[in-house]
Amino acid sequence: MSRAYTLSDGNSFYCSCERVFDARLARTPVIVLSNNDGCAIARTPEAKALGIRMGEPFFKIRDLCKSQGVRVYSSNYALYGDMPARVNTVYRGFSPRIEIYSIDESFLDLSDVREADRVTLCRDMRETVRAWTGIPTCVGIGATKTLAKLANHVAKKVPELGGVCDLTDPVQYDHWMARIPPEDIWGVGPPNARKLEALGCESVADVRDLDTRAVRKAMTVVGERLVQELRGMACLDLEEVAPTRKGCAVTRSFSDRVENLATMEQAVATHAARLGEKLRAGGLGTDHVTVFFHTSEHDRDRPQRSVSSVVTLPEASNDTLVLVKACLHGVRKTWRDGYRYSKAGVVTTDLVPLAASQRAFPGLGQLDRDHGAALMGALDACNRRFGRGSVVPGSAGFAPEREWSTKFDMRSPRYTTRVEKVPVVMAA
DNA sequence: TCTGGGGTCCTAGGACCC
DNA sequence: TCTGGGGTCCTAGGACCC
Repeated sequence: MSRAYTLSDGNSFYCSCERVFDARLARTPVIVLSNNDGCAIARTPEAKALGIRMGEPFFKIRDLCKSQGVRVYSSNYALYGDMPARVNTVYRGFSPRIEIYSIDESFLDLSDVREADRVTLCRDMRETVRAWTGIPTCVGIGATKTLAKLANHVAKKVPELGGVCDLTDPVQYDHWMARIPPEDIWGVGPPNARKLEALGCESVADVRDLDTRAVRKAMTVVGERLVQELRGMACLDLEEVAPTRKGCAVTRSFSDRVENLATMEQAVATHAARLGEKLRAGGLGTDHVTVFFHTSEHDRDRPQRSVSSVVTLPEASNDTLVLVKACLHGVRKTWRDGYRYSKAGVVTTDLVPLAASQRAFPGLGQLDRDHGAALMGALDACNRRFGRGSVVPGSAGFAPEREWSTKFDMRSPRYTTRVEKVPVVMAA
């Protein structure tokens, strides 16, 4: 039996999450904005039809949205983080071999399903997800992950297919490979699209038929792998176990420019605290953290400044108090007055499992991990129960009144994670 | 006069993804 | 006025070592 992968994803996923809890949004154009209400990052077909592009800055389309009745939402990560778990639970019922690829996309291995039954199974899966979670999806089937991705792309673009496209069917494969442009291939961005064009490719079929040495020369091993995948030779495995993450970052733009040190300290301390939470959730630690902040290139005629500073810890840690102290040191060391800063963040790389990490010598910077872990456990438990930020360190950087913010002016309720926000349904 | 070669590690930058 | 955030992988080139 031949190998087969599927890729399922949620249509206009964030918008669909909003629609699940507000029936008035059906058939209405809806968009969801990025952090700080900056850009459109999810659009329903109705919004796309109005010409709203992916990543378009909101201030450029504000008037259009108003005149066309587009419903606009800030990102509601509590909601968007909760819905995929429900969707994946449904997928697992159809195949135990699953790779959760992104917040709204999962690969399944359907190699054990008879070829003739695959499309039927995928239609059933779509309908079940729709019925149980309210999220509309599309499914692509292919002999490799790259082909499954391509099939998913076709399923989304061609409504007549009913949301499922099967590129393991030779007729479908030949038909679509000749009609899809190279830039729609997973892994081909604008620079590589130009290279493929220069190599004479007008369709995915042309890319598939390239000489592997030529494509390797132009696009390195990445390109060669891609060509093999298009030919049906799998180079990418299903990653059922998510690899441990290698880096972690918390960065935010400010709703208003920041011009004084105390405010910057508040923002960076908050980011550092969040970084600690994320590291603890994975049992990971770091022995160095980078703090950065910079002005905005959109502030023309203003002096520009961009700094980043690496602060080394005596040993790996994920203790919020340790991280905050280190990050504040980084800020103070590099701060300069006279600039209007637009963004700040804390970044770590080279994460290690904390339990197995090298200790410092006692007295030479060794941290009290037991005490710290107990304190952080209590902190995390409080914040899980009462909401993020309910309990913060009393240290520098945490003032009673926040002097900086990120914009979320149009956020919907936390329907799925706050009892008081659960929708009430009346039946007569 | 003749002026090595091969390996590792690290970093910055590019490209891509959602 | 207003332009996101968080990841991964690959390569080239320099530093360093024996």
